[in-house]
Amino acid sequence: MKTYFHLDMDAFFVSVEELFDPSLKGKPVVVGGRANERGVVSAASYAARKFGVHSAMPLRTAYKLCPQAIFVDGHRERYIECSRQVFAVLQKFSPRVEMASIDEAYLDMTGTERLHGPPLAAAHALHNAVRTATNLNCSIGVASSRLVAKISSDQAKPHGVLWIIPGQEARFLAPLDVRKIPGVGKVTEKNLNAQGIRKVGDLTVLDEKLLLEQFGNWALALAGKARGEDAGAWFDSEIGENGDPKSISHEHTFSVDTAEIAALDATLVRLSEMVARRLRDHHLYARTVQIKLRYSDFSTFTRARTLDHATQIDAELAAAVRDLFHKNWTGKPIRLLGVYGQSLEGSEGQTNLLDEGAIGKWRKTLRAVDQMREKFGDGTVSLAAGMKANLRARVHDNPENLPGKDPRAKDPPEN
DNA sequence: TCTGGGGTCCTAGGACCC
DNA sequence: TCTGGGGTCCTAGGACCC
Repeated sequence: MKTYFHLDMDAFFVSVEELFDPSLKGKPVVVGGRANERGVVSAASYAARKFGVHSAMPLRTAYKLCPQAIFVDGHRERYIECSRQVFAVLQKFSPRVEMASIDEAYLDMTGTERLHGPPLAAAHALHNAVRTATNLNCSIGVASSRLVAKISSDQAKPHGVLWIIPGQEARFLAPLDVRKIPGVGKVTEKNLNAQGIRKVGDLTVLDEKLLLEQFGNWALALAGKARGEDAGAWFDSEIGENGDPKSISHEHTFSVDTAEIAALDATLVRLSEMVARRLRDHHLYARTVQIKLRYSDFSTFTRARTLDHATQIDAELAAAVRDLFHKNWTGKPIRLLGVYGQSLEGSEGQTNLLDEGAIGKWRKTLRAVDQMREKFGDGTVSLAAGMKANLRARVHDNPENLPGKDPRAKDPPEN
């Protein structure tokens, strides 16, 4: 019998912002941007949630529901730092810890009883330890599977601990809305409801074949669980280190839709640079390059190309990206552009059609560029067209933030 | 309701190969 | 030519999560 914990931070982004500005405490707070910006709510305080505000909701809608709310920008660095502190605490409780995202983690607590006591006692100790170390609250679900632990941490919110005693999984799950199951979103919920399935328990009465055909493996496994069977496979994968990323991407939504070629081109180059930069940080190379276009009516298209060799070089990525863009753009105003690196590999592979001398020069240049960015900040160094996007974006977002006289731009090496 | 940005995983069709 | 079946790669789209 296994014992898993799922730990989930309570209103994480909001709580971190409160650490930096205690005056926010208890007030309706919305993290994600200003009330009149294009964007969505990243997190809402419990006080704001009372007005119907929730994450993923457009900021403008949140403002209509709760005009007195305090709207603040997110600070990713702060959340990453707090997440690290939480992780450090978790490691003291089990060697098998996996951060599932910035604010949640799974712990395999199997066989730790001698050290930490029975599951519920250990969970409370962890609860307190996180609070003491970070001044942040969390909720913890304890169960014999990761899936049930995750669902129970959600039921424990806020600031609670909930243990589903082995054997009681079915009784716990049966009365819950199917939407509570991770992986069941709006669409699947609607499809399930259309079949008369509203509660997890309703899944148990359905024919297995139909379940598998219409909803896939997860539904079959869940029906097993909801019947009290210890169906494992899909949600009980081992807890281990999160491996290398499968894709690296950046996208940008313009504050005003644009059909200006110079602005679009510059943005594509800047996004390509950001992707290439992070590929180098991870020592990865992308074999497939993808772009995303979104027009004013929100219609969205992706176009991908697989290269003859994997790359982490700005210019190679940008060349493919711009080509893809100009072959597919209708000419209508654009709302969003995205650049993706996928099919990531540890090296560029065998074939490389560019001559070694030119590649070597690029490498040297990029190393220097990365070092400068490290030193002076990401906005300071950009190659050619990317520069214009940086300037444009800064001027647009904050007119006072005009670039200095010495932007330290680097010219690419000549071929 | 006028809808971000970072991801993962799945499906499905066509090309291509044996 | 009326035409098999499996495996793999590639592309596009979509559901979902935080």
